[in-house]
Amino acid sequence: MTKAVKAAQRMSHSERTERSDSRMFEVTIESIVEVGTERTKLKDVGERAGYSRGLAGFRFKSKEGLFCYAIKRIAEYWLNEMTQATKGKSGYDAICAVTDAHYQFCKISPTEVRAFYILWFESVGLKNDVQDIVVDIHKKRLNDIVYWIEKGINIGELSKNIDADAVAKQYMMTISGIIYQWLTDTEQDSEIEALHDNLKRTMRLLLPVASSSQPSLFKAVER
Amino acid sequence: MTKAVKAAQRMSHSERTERSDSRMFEVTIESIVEVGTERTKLKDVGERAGYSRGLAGFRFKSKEGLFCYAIKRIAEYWLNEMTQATKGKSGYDAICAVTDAHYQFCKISPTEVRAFYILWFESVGLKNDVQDIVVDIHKKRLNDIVYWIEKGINIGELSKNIDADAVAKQYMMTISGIIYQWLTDTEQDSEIEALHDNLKRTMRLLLPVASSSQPSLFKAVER
DNA sequence: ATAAACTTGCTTGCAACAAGCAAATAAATT
DNA sequence: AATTTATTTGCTTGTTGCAAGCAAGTTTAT
Repeated sequence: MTKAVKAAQRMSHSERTERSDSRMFEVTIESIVEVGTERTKLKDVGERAGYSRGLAGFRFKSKEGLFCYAIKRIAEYWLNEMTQATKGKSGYDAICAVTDAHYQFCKISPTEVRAFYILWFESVGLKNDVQDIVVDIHKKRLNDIVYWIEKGINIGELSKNIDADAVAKQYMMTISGIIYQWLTDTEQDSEIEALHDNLKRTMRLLLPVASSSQPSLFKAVER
Repeated sequence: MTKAVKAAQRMSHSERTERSDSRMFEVTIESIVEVGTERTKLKDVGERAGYSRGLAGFRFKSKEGLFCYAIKRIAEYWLNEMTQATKGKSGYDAICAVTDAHYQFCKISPTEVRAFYILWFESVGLKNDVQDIVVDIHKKRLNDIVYWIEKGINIGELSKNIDADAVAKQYMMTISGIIYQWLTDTEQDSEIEALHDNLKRTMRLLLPVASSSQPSLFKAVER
């Protein structure tokens, strides 16, 4: 406790909260990855961040509130990364760029990504605010992908036969599948790169170029 | 309370436990689907099943124990369904059969399937027995699919270029992706059929027949 | 009669709430 | 302009309620 408090001796209010927020965020994602959400205690988050047992609860209202904050914070960071990586791109290029960025994110910030997707998967069974946030993020990510594919079709890069919505869904499914592998296959960091590469390869199959006579995957299914 | 107890007036010990087990199982999966695992209380499970507040805890040792029982029970049921559906089949046929069976399972027993996959997804962040069971089930399901594909290759139905392991993983990923859609997209029962159909179509692409000169998805990636 | 199924009382641990203290900022007074 | 006074904000500590877990007791089968 003493260390954080001493260091925070001469700070503005906003600086203080920013500091405690960041510390508690770090502790939270570490704890989620180490022991899971259930065994992550508000008390421990506060104390391990260098504050009192009560701060995490006070600041974030509830455990749920803490997790909402964490997931939003990571999602925001990812949004920036993704926006940069895909700036000005479309079609298959954009898909590859976002896939590479996703892999880099996993590689560089594994704790953030692991915690994010643990909260993500878990939210399915939790009928609460976390689920709402996750569903919202999911929809946005899906929309982005649909947008890139449709743009690729519109500028004449990709075949008109492509069902952008179906392919985008397939992409999202595979991403979550890859992450599931990563989260459960204990410490096989090597494989996740191959899985991302495979995803790009699959997307190449699902996104035939405009001139090609290759059969599109989904044209037989009306939507 | 009275109703169940009265009805159970003259039963053998094994019949009694079987009855209470089944009642509590039903209540559990309903509760998981309705309010999620977190808000599913041992007390409510016991009482809503027609017994005392303590029975669920007594019988299953803990909440975790209850969930382990539930997931095992559903997995066992599914194993039977699947075994029947794929009996004597291999290759693409087996994949289609298991996919159809999976869709039927979703359609006929939505509560069981929903609860099962809620526990499945949630187990990712829960570092406990449930995760171990789920990972085990996952591995078995994956092995089955690999076996069918390899059998299809061995009998000369499917191309030798196919990476059975990679395709099987892709299959599993997509299944979990489909279920994720189903669990979050509130009450869109119609779409799940189309998604299963799409999965079969995708698998047809990933599983070229032996004579075909179609490029295999994964032959470029060494494993 | 004795073992198994089930219930009830009690303990523990954690989240949630509320009241209080200390540090930071704004306003007032000299 | 410097110093005091007021008020807001960050954080801590005491208390309460609820659910899981445990153990001893009661009922039901063999």
